[in-house]
Amino acid sequence: MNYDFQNIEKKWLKVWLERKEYKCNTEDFSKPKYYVLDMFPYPSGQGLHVGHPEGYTATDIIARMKRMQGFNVLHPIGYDAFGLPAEQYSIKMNEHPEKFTLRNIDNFRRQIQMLGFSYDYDREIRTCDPKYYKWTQWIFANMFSDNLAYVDYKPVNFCPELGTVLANEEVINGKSERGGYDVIRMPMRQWMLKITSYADRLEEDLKDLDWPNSTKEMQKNWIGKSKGTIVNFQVKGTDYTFDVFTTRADTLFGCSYCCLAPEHPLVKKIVSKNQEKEVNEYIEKVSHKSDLERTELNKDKTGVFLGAYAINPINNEEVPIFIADYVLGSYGSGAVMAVPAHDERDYAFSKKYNLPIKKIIDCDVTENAFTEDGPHINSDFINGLNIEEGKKKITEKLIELGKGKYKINYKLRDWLFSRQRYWGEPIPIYTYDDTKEMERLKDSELPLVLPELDEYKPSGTGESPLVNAKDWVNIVVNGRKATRETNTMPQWAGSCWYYLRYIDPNNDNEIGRKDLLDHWLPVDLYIGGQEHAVLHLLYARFWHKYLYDKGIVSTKEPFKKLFHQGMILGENGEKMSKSRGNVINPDDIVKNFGADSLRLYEMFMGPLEDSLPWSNKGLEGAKRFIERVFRLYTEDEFKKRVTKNNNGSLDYIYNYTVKKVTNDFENLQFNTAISQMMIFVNELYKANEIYEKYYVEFVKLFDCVCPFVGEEIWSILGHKNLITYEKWPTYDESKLVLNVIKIAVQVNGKLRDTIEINKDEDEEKVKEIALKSENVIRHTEGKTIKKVIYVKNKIVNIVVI
RNA sequence: GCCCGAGUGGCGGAAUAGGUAGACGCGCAGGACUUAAAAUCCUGUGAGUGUUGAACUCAUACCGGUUCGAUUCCGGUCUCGGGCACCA
Repeated sequence: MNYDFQNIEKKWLKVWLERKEYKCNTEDFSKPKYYVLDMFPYPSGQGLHVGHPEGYTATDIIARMKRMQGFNVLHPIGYDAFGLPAEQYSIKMNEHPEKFTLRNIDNFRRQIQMLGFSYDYDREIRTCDPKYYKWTQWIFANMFSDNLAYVDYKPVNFCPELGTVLANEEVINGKSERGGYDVIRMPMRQWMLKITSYADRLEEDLKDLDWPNSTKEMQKNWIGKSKGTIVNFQVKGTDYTFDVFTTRADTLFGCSYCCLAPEHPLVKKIVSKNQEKEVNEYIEKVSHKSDLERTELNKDKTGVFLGAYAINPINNEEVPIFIADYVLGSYGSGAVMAVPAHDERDYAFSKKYNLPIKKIIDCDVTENAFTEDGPHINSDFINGLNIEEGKKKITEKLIELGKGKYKINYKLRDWLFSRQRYWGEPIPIYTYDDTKEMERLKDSELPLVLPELDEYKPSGTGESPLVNAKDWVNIVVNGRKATRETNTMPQWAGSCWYYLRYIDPNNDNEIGRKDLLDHWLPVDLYIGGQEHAVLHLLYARFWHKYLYDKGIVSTKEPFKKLFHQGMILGENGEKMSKSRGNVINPDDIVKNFGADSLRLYEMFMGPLEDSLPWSNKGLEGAKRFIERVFRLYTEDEFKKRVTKNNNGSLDYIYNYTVKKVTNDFENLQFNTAISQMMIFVNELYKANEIYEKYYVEFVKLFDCVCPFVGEEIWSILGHKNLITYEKWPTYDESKLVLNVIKIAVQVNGKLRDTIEINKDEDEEKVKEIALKSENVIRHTEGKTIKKVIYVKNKIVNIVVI
């Protein structure tokens, strides 16, 4: 019998879908639950690429194993369906983005099913579905009520030529990606979400998560918590004061000037008549720069003296006040105390403008600032102390003087949550024309559905194309005229809470039934690309914590265990891309090799987290292994060797294989699990007798990776039931104990022989055997044996001189 | 520049509470089957020396250290990948 993968895969796919084989009954609390989730895809026009099935196969293997282990498994899939590419396509083709998107989703679904993933397809979610985004809007509306959503004016990339706002990715060197037109920075009305009020919890709760360290580290850096001191400086000869945030309060005696951000509100109030012109010119110059340009300028620090002086609260010294664009208006208090001797940036600025450099730690500052620790000098009451003690003493003194306090600062900024686009969730807010008062839609008014438009072209003003839907925008509420919000939500919105909706996807009355949410959350295993390490994963955690505060969910965190699959590179080791001509299409692979081969190959390539180059030869090897397994169950040569009695010859290898595969699957080490299955199959090929139980049980291990051929073999073995809910094989630890073991014998750390000993053999006996080895004698003859080291059941090392 | 991670055969990769480096697969070579080929099955395969089925030397990016023993631990250097961008 040949391995006819095309018919096998067609046959079982049909059976699985018709029977709804992988449907999850979420109401069944009798079994332990396991929720295994993939990051849902954006349904692009190109369809699935070979990177998608890597993560999906990994979760599918886990889902299949967990089902056999008796868990009630929730394994859903959906589509992150709002987004820019669909809108751009619509502008070009003048087709509704929904039509285009749904067509893509159909194609994705076909491809996903073709690969044999055991999703519960009845739970499919599409973020662009009004039944879904009703609840995205509902969460937003609640955040608005709870003062976590607010309006602010923030600069955006506006392209006058295209009449639209561009995302950062669409701007290349200050020009639009399409057309190469000028892009200007322009403040525009935006919705913001107050993620900063969750900064401390987002940072704090990271520590309990079973997540990759690098991802936790990235989130930590992004949140950027730092502990420091607020120091209050008075402007000389005025009542004005300003706060400075510093993490080095111990250096306060070394402060030789202060520096405000150009946009600091105090600047215009304290600038001297003489300096006014120069200062205004500088502010004007800086305000034209985008953040990026401002950063590029940084090699050379610039700034201007304000003509004003500040009084250092610790010693009443007068120091000049500057403005400089290296001080950011958006971090801390937008002002710094400059200590050139012990800060690189202040050092560079001081050198340029010839400002004094005052050491407060004995060190060499002729070339660079000194940022390390040491006993303080020139610092009055903290002389002799180190950094930590110095900070504490100074801050305490400032508190006593009423001139400072401890302060925790974060780099994290509030989340710019609106887009001037059509293809996104409408923001469920309107503004009364008369009072300009904003109001959220009532629950009963949700979903606020996107209106149909004649065309999807930009409005021309930078506002969303929705401004053109006059009937939709202009409404009357309680007899008062009002205007709907025309900004839409960013693509991140729908993905912030989708994992929760899978639990109760068709519930129109609430976001999810409480008992179901409580039972199924958190997600036990979440797999997806590392490109989402910060934004998606931070935003989702933020929303989850908000829902936790509202009592909607009962866990503090949404994703217990997280894993990132690596990238699959082209055969040349470069990133796959059309322009490089190294793209591998899963449709072709499935057609020519079968879904099982693709799955097996991608799991065997190497560690799941690594980025690995594609290899057609490797793929062929995977198919060869499947055929080798298939032959084992279909050719008489092997079938006639199967016995009801166990002669024990396969006991060790079978039990070891079950143990290793189970553990490796659990740890997402699929490459070594598959390697072990290959070793087991090689053994069966050599065996004269094959114990039937081992022969049958192995199919369950193999099935997780290659479910089509697994199901086929299961049915060939005469089973009436499908393999899905069979019992996972167990292993007998006692069969893993070997009585005779081989250990290494070294002389001076170099391997000279291997000897066979009984397990747990007496130490003296082992040494005796080792010393009798011919090759050992050759290397010890005429030398003095200094000592003999024996590590039980592992190694003997003879030290000679 | 700072933070994180990784460097092992011709290739993808195994093996780290320190204990026989190179499992498994790919590729390559040889053999069996065949009129022949493909497929399949079996065997060999880190580099080198050698009396070529003895034995030895070298080898886990590079240099040094700890140890009876280091791919594994420590210090330094280099390269690659990812992240951040003056965060006071």
